[in-house]
Amino acid sequence: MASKSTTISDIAKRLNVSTSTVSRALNGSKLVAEEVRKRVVQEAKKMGYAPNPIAVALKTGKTKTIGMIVPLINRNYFVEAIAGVESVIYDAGYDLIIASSGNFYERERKIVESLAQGKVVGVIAAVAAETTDYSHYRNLIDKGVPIVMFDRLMPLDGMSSVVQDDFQGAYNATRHLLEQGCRKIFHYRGLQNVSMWNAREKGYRQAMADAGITVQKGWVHTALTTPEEGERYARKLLAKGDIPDGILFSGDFAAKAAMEVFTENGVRIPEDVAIVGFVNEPWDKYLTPPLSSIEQFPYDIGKEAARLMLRAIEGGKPRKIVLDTELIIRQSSKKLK
Amino acid sequence: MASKSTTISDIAKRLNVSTSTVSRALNGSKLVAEEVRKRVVQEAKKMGYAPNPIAVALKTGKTKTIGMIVPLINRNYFVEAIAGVESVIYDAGYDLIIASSGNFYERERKIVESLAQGKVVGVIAAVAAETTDYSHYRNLIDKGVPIVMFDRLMPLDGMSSVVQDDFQGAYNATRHLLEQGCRKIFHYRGLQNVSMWNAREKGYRQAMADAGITVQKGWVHTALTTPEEGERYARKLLAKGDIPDGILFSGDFAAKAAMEVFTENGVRIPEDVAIVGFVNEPWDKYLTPPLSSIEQFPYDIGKEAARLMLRAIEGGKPRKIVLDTELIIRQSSKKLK
DNA sequence: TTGAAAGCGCTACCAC
DNA sequence: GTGGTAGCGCTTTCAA
Repeated sequence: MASKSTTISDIAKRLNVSTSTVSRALNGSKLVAEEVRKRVVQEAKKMGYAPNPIAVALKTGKTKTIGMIVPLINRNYFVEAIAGVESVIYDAGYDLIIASSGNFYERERKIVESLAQGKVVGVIAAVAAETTDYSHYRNLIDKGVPIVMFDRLMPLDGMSSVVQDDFQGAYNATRHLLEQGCRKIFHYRGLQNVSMWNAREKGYRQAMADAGITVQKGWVHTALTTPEEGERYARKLLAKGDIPDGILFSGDFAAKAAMEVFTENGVRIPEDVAIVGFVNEPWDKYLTPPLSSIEQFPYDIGKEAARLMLRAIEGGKPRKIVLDTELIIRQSSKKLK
Repeated sequence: MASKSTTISDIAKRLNVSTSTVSRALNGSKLVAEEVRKRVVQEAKKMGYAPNPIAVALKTGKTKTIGMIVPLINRNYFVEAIAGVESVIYDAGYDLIIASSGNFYERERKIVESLAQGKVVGVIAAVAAETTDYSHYRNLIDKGVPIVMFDRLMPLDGMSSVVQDDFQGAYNATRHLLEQGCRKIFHYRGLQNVSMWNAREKGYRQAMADAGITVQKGWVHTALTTPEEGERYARKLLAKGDIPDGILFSGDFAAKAAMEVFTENGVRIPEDVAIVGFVNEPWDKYLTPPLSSIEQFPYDIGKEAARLMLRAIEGGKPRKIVLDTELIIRQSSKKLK
């Protein structure tokens, strides 16, 4: 057990050269005789040498590890984003340390602090919903650790970001509802302090305004986008007898729960109320009726985030990317045949 | 940018003590005067000192990082397992490096080799479907890096493992089908060289045998558990006019696809053929009809795996854990009212 | 109870 | 082109 691995000095001894020479040879430095280089490389291979990344990291101050922080690990959106990041950085020889904040500020802070201790060369993150104080991220930047934000932005300079175009997504979805003949369209937005809810509400309002419809008081509802809150919302509308002819939900979990309540109570979807969700969860297509939603291409977002990270590690300037979303139209919003 | 962080020697200088003393004080060694300890700790806090994990790792040969290898990152089962692992090791102060093999042997080998270079103190893994040569894992063990397998086992000694009880799961599911009155029950098993398919087939056969039913040639079908293969399977049965009254699928993706084909072709579920899947994917309940399946509690599996890992890192003996599954009965298999 | 010093494995500077 | 050596930040003998 615990057999020691070969080091450059093992190789150096065998070949009667210095460790410097071995190091240079292995790193493709020009300052080694071709003949020596060959012998070193060959011997290294023979001895099964592999560089110790820890030692390299300590010496150079740079690891080959990137950190990624997501609010929730078991949400399709984040899983896809992780997969996207992985697909890019893996080829570049990096590892991925993943941590989830559970949407808690305190946990996020601890994670960032832990990563800040030289463990990673960069951090890709979607901020926790709870977070309003960004100094932990600020510290990272000050330490020279580049950050790439995705999904949720932070009001902080000096970092790259890649997000879906929430405004455009909500705008298109609302337009679609209008085209289906809906006039009284409600919007269910997220509660937490996250930039995207605002962008979506703006998109909704803009589309309504462009259609010459005034969004009245009470048309926009603010709550967590959980199934529980979605259910409660539907019950509330039912109780008030105030059913709109269209609703744009800022999340599919809430939309799904509301749909169930409506159906149970004889409110037909989409005939009575057309519904569009957000995120395009994998199960949307299996709902009854299948739920229209806005696809955000999280895998692509992850890939772009990773590319920006690689770029930042190379010393590139921060950059902001906004990706288009796509409205997936299914039964739940199709009033017109 | 890139402000240097405080080191123990910074603290040592300020306090006019040696780095040894600082190190001891910070690590709670008994060999420091209480008064000195206090001053050191206080100064460390004041200077915002945080130990450099890289340096510690190089010195001690131990990181505070655990590696986790999954075949696919965007499968609910593995995502839940990851979440389970994370929930345990995080509290113990460990980080998680995650890598996915894509079910490819070559990629898995590279990942393991990369992790083997001292980056992690242990590896939690579910083997790639393609893998039949386990020497890369063998190397890890030889290096003293403990391994905990989950989901899929390896014919290798010296490692811990935690798996669901596939035999019992398949047995119960088959019993359930029998109780619904099914007699001609087919089994669709996975193709790849993975232990669990065998266990499931055995469970199926045992239940059939216990019911005094002979599993005839052609009743067990072997294929990848993908939607495409599931669809092809259903079409094949349809073409032969050989529809059984029950099918136990070893995966929900194949089951779902087959169900769609059956429904399109007028074969009623569960009246004509009762169907049970495996894994209990999150969307099972939304299918038409909702799909019965076997829940494997991947989150718990992840937690157990993490506990075994922590145990192994402490030098504990390897241990094998088998967790019960639970049959979730939905419409797709309910012939009896 | 404390300090000096070695050394984990590697890179890079300086000298030859 | 090559070797010697310092040192990254830390832990841990060994002496005092």
